[in-house]
Amino acid sequence: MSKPAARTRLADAAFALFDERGYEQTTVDDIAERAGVGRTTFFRHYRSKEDVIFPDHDRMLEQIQDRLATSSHATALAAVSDAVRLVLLHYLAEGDLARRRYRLTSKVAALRDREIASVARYQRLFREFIANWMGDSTESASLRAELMAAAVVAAHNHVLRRWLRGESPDPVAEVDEAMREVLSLFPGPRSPSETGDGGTTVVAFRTGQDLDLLLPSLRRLVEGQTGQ
Amino acid sequence: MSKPAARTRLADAAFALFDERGYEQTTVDDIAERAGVGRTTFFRHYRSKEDVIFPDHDRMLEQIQDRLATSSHATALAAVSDAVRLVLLHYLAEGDLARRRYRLTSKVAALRDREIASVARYQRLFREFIANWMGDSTESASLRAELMAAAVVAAHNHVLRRWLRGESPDPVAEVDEAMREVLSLFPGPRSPSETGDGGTTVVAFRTGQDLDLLLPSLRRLVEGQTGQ
DNA sequence: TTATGAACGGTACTCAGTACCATTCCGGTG
DNA sequence: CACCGGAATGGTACTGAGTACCGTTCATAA
Repeated sequence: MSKPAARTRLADAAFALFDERGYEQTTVDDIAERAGVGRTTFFRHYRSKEDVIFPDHDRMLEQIQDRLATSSHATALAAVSDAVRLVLLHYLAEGDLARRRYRLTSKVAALRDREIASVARYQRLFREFIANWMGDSTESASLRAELMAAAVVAAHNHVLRRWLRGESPDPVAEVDEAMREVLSLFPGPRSPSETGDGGTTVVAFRTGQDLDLLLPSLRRLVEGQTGQ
Repeated sequence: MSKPAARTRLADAAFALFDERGYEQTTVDDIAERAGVGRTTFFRHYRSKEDVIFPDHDRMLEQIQDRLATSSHATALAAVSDAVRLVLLHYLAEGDLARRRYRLTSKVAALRDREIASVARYQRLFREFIANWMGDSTESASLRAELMAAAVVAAHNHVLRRWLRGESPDPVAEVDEAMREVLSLFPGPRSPSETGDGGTTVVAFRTGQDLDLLLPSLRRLVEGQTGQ
């Protein structure tokens, strides 16, 4: 008699039943029964019915936290981009499982909300990391941290969803490209080595944009992100 | 005997009990009892226990949808910024109620998740509106829509949270400023009226930034948002 | 007055999640 | 081998949210 750890059997049974009858139409009793274990055992392995579908978000969050804590990047945004890359890789490693979960979350509002809440925790982590990194506790720096975290997470979600829908043959390349896009939105401060005469660039262009709209961007380009 | 619509009494009773004993320690029976109505009546007025705290997110969402549908703005981002301003005003109109809710959501994970899920619905609405507006269904346009929606929502949340914590004396001015910041992140396309010779501007500046990082921004500035 | 429909209250049910207790299984120790 | 101790398991019973259904009350209009 093989005993694939009960935990595995529970997850298999759960996904199978969710596919057959739908999430709400499946009770925990059903899952336990099909897995051939008692109801109590189910709740020993998974804190809740939803947890069968999102088993390792907690572990992932810690992993990301560690990665950020030990990261050595030139900018906060680079560190966070690197960390969010880890999240994507985790999903990719799950392969088909991630896609089955996606199909479920697309249909069941409760699961979608749960997923969103998890992502929000990443975003919060990023925001705090960036704000902390910048040191600067002014209101505008804080807003900037918020915008950066939101952008990184949005870019990640964008690529992830594309992959989950089977629209992205190479999500890793896409996420890297998307992160470049994000980085380009937030011109960083000039590093000390760049403040010499060597780093000078002159650009001339023409635009119909309102000057008021353009000013903040230009100010940051010239003064660095602590400006304003 | 005054009968303030029962619904109001239920909400009052709920908030009072949540403050006294905490959210989880309060049952729906408790709320109904204090409001002087039956348990059934509670669920007639509010779909769930959480709903007492977030009574009109649904209505708000529709209101925003209407606003977007009938909006006449030069750019999608301007329309969305205007719409999200409505959300902020709604919170401000709630006054102290919004602050009590914030205190609750700060403590109770389930409520925080619920709030986050609501905000995500706004973001989704914005993303679809922007993507639709742009027409352009390329991958990079889609990513851009995602980033814009995320930025607008993040900026709104930032100002809202500041106000909820009592850190913002003039949130309306702050949200306008924050939206300008967001707009400045995403240089828009030049409108037809601006393509004439009259709108020409020449800017020269010096930067230590890597050229690769700068290029996408510049390209968009020159070619408009459909570029890439 | 009666008719009608909306709001209400009560009962009974399902199901998620918790608490507790008894049992079994398994490896180590005497 | 007999015994022990812990870990995994299963069962029972409970709380509380949410649903379904039914009978009653109450206001208003005819």
